[in-house]
Amino acid sequence: MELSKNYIPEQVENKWTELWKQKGYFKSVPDDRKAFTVVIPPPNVTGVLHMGHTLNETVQDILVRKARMSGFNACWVPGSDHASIATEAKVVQMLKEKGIDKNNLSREKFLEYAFEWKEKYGGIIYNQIERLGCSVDWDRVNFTMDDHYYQAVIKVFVDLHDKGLIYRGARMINWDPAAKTALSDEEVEYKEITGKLYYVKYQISDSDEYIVIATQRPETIMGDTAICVNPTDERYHHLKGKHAIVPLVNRKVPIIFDEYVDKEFGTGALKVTPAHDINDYNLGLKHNLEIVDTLNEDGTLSEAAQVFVGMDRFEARKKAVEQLAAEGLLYKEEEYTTRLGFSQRTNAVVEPRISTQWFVKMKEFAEPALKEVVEGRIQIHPGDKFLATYKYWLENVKDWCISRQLWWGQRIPAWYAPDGSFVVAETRDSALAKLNNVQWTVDDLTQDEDVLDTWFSSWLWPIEVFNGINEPNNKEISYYYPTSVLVTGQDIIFFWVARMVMAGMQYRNEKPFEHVYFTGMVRDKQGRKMSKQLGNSPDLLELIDKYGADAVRFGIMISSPAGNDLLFDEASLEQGRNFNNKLWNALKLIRMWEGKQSTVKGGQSTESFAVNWFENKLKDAKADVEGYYKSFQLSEALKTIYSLIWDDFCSSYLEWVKPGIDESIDSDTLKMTLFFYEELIQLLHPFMPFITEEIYHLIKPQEDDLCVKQYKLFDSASSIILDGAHLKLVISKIREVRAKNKLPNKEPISLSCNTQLLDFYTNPSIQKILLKQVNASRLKINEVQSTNSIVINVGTDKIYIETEKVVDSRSQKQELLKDLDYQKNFLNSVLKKLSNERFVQNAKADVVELERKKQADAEARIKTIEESLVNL
RNA sequence: GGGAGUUUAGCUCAGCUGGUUUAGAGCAUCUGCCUUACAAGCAGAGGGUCGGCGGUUCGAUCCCGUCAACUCCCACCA
Repeated sequence: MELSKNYIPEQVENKWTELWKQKGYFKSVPDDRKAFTVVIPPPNVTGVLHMGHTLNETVQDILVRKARMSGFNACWVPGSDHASIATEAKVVQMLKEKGIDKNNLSREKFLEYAFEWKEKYGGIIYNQIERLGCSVDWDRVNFTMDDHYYQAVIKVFVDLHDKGLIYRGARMINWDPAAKTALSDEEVEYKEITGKLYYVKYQISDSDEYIVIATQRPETIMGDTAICVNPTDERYHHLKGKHAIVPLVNRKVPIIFDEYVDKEFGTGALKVTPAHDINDYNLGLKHNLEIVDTLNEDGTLSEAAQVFVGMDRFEARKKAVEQLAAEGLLYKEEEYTTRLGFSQRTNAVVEPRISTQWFVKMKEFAEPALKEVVEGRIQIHPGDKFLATYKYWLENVKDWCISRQLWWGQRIPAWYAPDGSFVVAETRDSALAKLNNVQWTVDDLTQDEDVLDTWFSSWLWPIEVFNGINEPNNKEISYYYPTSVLVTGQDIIFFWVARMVMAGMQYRNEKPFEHVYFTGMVRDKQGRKMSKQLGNSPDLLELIDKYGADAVRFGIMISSPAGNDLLFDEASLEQGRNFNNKLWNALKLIRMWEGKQSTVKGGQSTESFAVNWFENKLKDAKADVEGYYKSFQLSEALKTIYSLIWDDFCSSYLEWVKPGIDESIDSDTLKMTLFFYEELIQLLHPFMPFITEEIYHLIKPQEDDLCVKQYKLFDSASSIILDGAHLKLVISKIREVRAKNKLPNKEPISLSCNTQLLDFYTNPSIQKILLKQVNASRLKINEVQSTNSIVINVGTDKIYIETEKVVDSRSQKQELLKDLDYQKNFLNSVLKKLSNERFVQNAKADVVELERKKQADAEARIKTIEESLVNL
């Protein structure tokens, strides 16, 4: 079969995706082998995969493929997350565009739309995962709203409630006025905003005096129920027992004293709005203040505000300022930067609000989750960079608000009786039984309207994908759990990672994973986060179409050390595509040789040096790569393989054994070359699965497929030191001399060197390589040093080159002087060390020995350079 | 206000127990090549007092301190 000039990925990728699937290679069932389990961080069904996912999935696939090739029963579970609030927001928006208002829909009808959405986008995501070459077990796909998963979440809720770990209560929570739902603390993102600080005059009751307070939110004035000052603040001592009049609504409120107030800030006087600020709420509790909730759920002002009713809070702010100014109560305003909370999903400004919600008591969960990590049973990579963050969060964790005023998600299994009492139970029937009241029927019960936070389902992921909540003793969960490694972004360490550990300890009494590998954030070239708004996130499928999946995987992996952010640059994908092409052309070259083999008659092949050298190179590299896998340094592993293939195999080895135009290659060398090539392909396969599988089958007819071919480690690392590096340097130096002196091709070259090197360079195997590599017609190698030769230093050896052509002595002299300068400086630094008595005394013997050798070498080099200069 | 991280060539980054490193790679740049696997290539070159200062050490890109710049996380100061 004729191979194309360049590698064309699309035909190859689709072919292997189908074949791998047909042969069921990625399906896993429990057996006698050790399991290597990975559960995918389920992407949200809100859209498509971005570059961050691409990085995560690629890392997982590399680990899974490597494990599969290393004798493990590899199991990678795919799936997606219903992403309650994010998806609901998208569906509401989609409906709006169709002219449908969510408020006019029944809950059931809305969920129908939501499931339609999920089918559409879940499909896109799964297709992207497949296109990327991910070796997931599609029979195991899970969705967090699947029936069994839904049941598991409900079961856990009821269980935790029964254990007293979930409670319902009125608390100050974060309210998202756009989505009209409560949020957890983690779902609020703080951003720095330049706003205004307004100084407002409150009249002291029965007096002409005013007290001035500073506020950023004048629209909350109507909810004020006190003024607070610090008890040690002498400016306000005389106001003890007095009252102030709240502007705009003329409410008479007490002036209270509390150390909480910072005397230095603003005027030292604080307006207290217990319904709309967490600090004020706490003050309110302490001083028994009235709570006036002036906000509706959509962020407009409520009847309780008395003024600006129905107006949005930001509009009301403007109006309040205007009116205060008109009434002469606005003392002054100044610029002020502060941090404002925004909803992670809707980007709306979050309002603190008192509301009745469901909470998980976190203290009990935190302790065991902390211990698993601190005591090293779960290992975080890279290093302990995230250990401190994890620890701090768990040690200071607050109760988790898990109820959301949404429809898309698992509905809270709380049932309310006509008398207002409620029970928590899995079904309406069991709820009725729990209520134990003969008067009521199931129809008298109403279910809680709210659904659960999406993370309240995600935290069960490593357990429930194996049905471990509903059937805690099933064969699968015992075999696959705990999973081997979790690969995820560091941004969800609290949302997900920590909570999975908590759930794992609670429901399996065992950690959910052995290793956590944190990838960094993928940013654009300017270092900005990839986001839809900026439009700087490239489309994954377009990139795959353009460069091929292997090149995308290569590009994203080559510069992504664990835990560090990576700046995405298409240039690295280009590098990956070029690498594909390099591999492809190596195949073409080797296949060309197959037609013209010869056998070696007695003795050794002239290619034995190249073969032995590369064999050792390969062994060393393979051992290095193995080490990098163990320490999760995947980009280092890839770099090692890349360089081994490009620099050592293609640029050196293949060139060295390449037969001349009319020559043939001996069959032993060809056999070894094919063996090496296959080894390289296998080493690379976890990173670039498609092209390697394709090449594997083009090398020769195979009985198996590469993706399941078992990885062999060489018995021992290299034992013989073969100085290929020396040879490469000599070649490079001669080429340099040729380039600088403009020596024509085929110019005969003579080399002189010392006796020890003579053996090496007169070896026919080496000579053959040299001759070919420096493109000379003749090569003379002798021990005699010509007085008119060019000196080149190769490591500690010196080699003299002579040609028939006259060489420009002036440029040569400059080169020599430059080198002399370098050598003298080098010698000085070495002598400085050696003349230091304490160095000689304290340093290890071999280090001192090395310095002495450096000295001798430098001195010898200086001598020869000086001689050459004299001769010029 | 606390905590963490980063700072090495024009750009992106390696350099994981301090001495074979007066520091490596990829990309970019320059020079020469359409050499019969590959111009998505080949050959060669230039480019860095390893953020500043101080300390520990015989010896520091590496360990410690400090300063500076950038990034991120956490925290209820109106």
